[in-house]
Amino acid sequence: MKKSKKEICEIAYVDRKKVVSVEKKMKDEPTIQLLAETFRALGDPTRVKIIFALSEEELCVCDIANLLGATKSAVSHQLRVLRNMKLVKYRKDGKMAYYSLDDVHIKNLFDECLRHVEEM
Amino acid sequence: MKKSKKEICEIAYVDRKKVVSVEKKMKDEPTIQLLAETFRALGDPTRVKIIFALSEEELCVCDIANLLGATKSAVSHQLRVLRNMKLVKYRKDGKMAYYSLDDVHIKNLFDECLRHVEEM
DNA sequence: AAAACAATTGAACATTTGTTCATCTATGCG
DNA sequence: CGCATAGATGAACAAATGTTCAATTGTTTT
Repeated sequence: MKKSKKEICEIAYVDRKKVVSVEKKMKDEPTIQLLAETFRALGDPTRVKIIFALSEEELCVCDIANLLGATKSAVSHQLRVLRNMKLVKYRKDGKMAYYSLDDVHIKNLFDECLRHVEEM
Repeated sequence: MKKSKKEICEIAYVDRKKVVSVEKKMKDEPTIQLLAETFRALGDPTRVKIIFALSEEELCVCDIANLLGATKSAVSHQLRVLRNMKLVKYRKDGKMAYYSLDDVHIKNLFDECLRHVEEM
């Protein structure tokens, strides 16, 4: 062991100051988990299509299913994932459920990702 | 079959005009796939931490591993996922590889998601 | 040249995920 | 009422995912 290198878990620090500095700023574990869960909720082609569709129109489960060529059951399952992460909201009208994006961040998030993808 | 309802795949359209309208605007399949893959790449706690860390400092694999308390192998695998989606880039300096965020969209994307999560 | 080290990679394994199928609730209509 | 429809949900199964372990590449140092 010598100089600024120090063994921990069999791995040596290369720049300990930078590591400690980032460590201090690191978000807490629950926030990290929520971020990961939110991104994961968006990380499926079916759900991406749903998000895009809802950014254009408020739609019922039935019409989303038609749009995607998927079953109502599959769509309902996916909507629950999106609902859990507060990415979409819905209003009930009789036996219908009309879904839309939960807030403006979702569209921004989606558009920013689209910009990144289009530059690839 | 009657009025505006039409049976396709055993599902009826509720508002055919809205569905057709969204259908026209829908992004093509490759774009949808890229969007989903990009979000999925961000959808893991370890990778979220890596992205956050790299938004603060340029770091080598070793220091990232220390920061996260993970093995270099695990980090290297995750970095490949992020690299594949052009979320991070790296420069080689001798036997070290220094990673950083690929472009400004990544930080924006991350911050926008953080704002959403903090409002939950 | 040999040893040490940063990083990458492939195989293997347990865990998670998305869809299908069947079932269930609740609302609307004849 | 009786039945069809919109939607939600649980179980089940195949497919994808993240980590560990072992081995490899390429660079630096002695």
